[in-house]
Formats: sequence, C-alpha cells, structure tokens
Amino acid sequence: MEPTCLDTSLNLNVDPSSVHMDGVLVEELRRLSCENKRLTEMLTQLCDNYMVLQKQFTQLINTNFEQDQLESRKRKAESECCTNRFGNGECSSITEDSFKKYKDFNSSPKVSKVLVKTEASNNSLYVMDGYQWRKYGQKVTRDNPSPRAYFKCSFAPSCPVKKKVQRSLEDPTILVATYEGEHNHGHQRGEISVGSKQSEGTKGSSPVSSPTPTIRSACPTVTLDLVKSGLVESAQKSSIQQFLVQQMATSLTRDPNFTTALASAISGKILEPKW
DNA sequence: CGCTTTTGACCCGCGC
DNA sequence: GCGCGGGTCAAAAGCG
Repeated sequence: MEPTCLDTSLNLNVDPSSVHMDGVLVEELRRLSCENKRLTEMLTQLCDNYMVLQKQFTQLINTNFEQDQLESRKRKAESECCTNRFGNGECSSITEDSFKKYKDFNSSPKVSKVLVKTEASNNSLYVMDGYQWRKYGQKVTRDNPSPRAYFKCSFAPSCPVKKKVQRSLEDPTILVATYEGEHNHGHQRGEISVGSKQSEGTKGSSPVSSPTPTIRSACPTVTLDLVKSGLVESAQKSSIQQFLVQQMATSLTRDPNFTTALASAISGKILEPKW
C-alpha cells in the first residue's frame, strides 16, 4: 500500500479558541470519517473475496478427493482381481491413504506461512509480527543451506504458538515464517517488519510487554507478501482481518506525516495543562 | 538478577 | 536395528 495515497497528516495541535480552526477540525473529522468508511468497505470486500477463493479451493479439494476415490476404487477392484489370482491378501489401501491425506489437511492445526521480503544485506532471521518471541533453537536443514530458526511465543507462558523462520531457497532475500497454532492472548503490536534481534521483542527486562503499540518512524523498508498457497497454508478469516489491520497500522506508522502529527499532538497535550 | 540468545547434545519419527 | 534428519532441550554466555 502506497502511504502517499492517503492523506494521513493530522493537525491535532490546534488552538481551541479559534472558530475558524473549529471549522477546519470539523472538516478534517468529516474527511477522516469518509476515509474510514472507504477503508472499511475495502476491507470487507477483501474479506469477501478471500472467502470466495477459500470456498472455491475447498470445492476443488473435494472434487479431487472424489476423483481420487473413484480411481482408487477402480484400482482396488483391479488389485482385488490380482489378489484373487495370486492369493495374497495384503493390499495397500489407497482410499484410506488419500482420505487420511485430505483429513490431515483439513484437521491440521492452524499452520500458516508468511513470506517477508528483506533487503539483500539483511542476514537476520527475525520477523517482527507484533508478538514477543523467544528463540529456542536453530538448525541447518538438508534441503536449504540457510539455517532455520525456531521461536516460541514468550508473551504468555501457556501460549502454544511456534514459529519457524528460514530463508527461501529460491530467493534468499525472502524470509519464510511458518506459524503453528493459535495465540491464546491478545495482540501486542500492530506491526510486521524485519529487523535486527535488538529490535524484535525484548532484550532483557525492557518494558515491551505492554500491549500498547509503539510507533517507530525509522522502520526498515521491507515489503511483506502474504502468501496463502499450497496445501499446508490454511488461514482463517479472522487471521486475514488481523493481518489487514496490521498492514494498515504499519502503513500509518511508516507515514512520517502521521507520526509527526501524533507526536506533536501528544506533546501538545502534555505541555498544555489546560486540556 | 532476570531475561534472552547461542549452540551442542539429545530425542524421536521415519525410511531402508 | 540402524542411520538420518528435524525438532527440542538445556547449559553457558551476553546484555541491560
């Protein structure tokens, strides 16, 4: 999303005694409401499109399964012929296998993949997605020369969510983050980006456990591509919505106009005891 | 001091 | 049963 598409500059540091400024403020509020409405519509449409795609995908899976079943029935009949001929009772149950495959896919715990594009010079395996992660392992796998890092969600001790991060084999500038499970606590920070280990989560006892979103103007410039393809990459509507909200927050916090306006508004509030 | 990262060791499932 | 590879553990070190 191009940050310049939206005029997010908020001039909140106004003199309340000015009638003219009141009019400007009302106008600004009206404009923001329109913008908000438009964004909500866009979000709804996106979610609808996603649901349609997901439905088509499910139908495709079911169709394939039925075809597979038909074919396996044929094969089974043939193999039964062979079995009867050769007297061997051991026959592989293709139907069961294929069913298990689809069942596994459908009942798999919430596994989602997120591809994050990084700069070529950035060698870190840290993807900031708003949660607090604790790295518990790193391995070099056979299929990929770049190491794979293992993270656990450290915000809540009981949170079962795990994350694996590894560079893509095809494009080393892309980080592949695989999430397993579902968070049983609230979101921490509405931001997805890539950075050094110092900037992700906590370091020592720094007070980032606060659920308040932090605004950083000097974010590293990265492009995040959410890829939802392949059999294991399932996603729920809620996670998409959550992601979209995160994307919006990221766009806003990256806009220097927004951060400047917010900073001046906050400092104006602090320095103005009459408010 | 309490938290994190690092990293070698260990465990376990799977294929042969 | 054995070897391999992926995932996890845990001790040591680092950091604020």
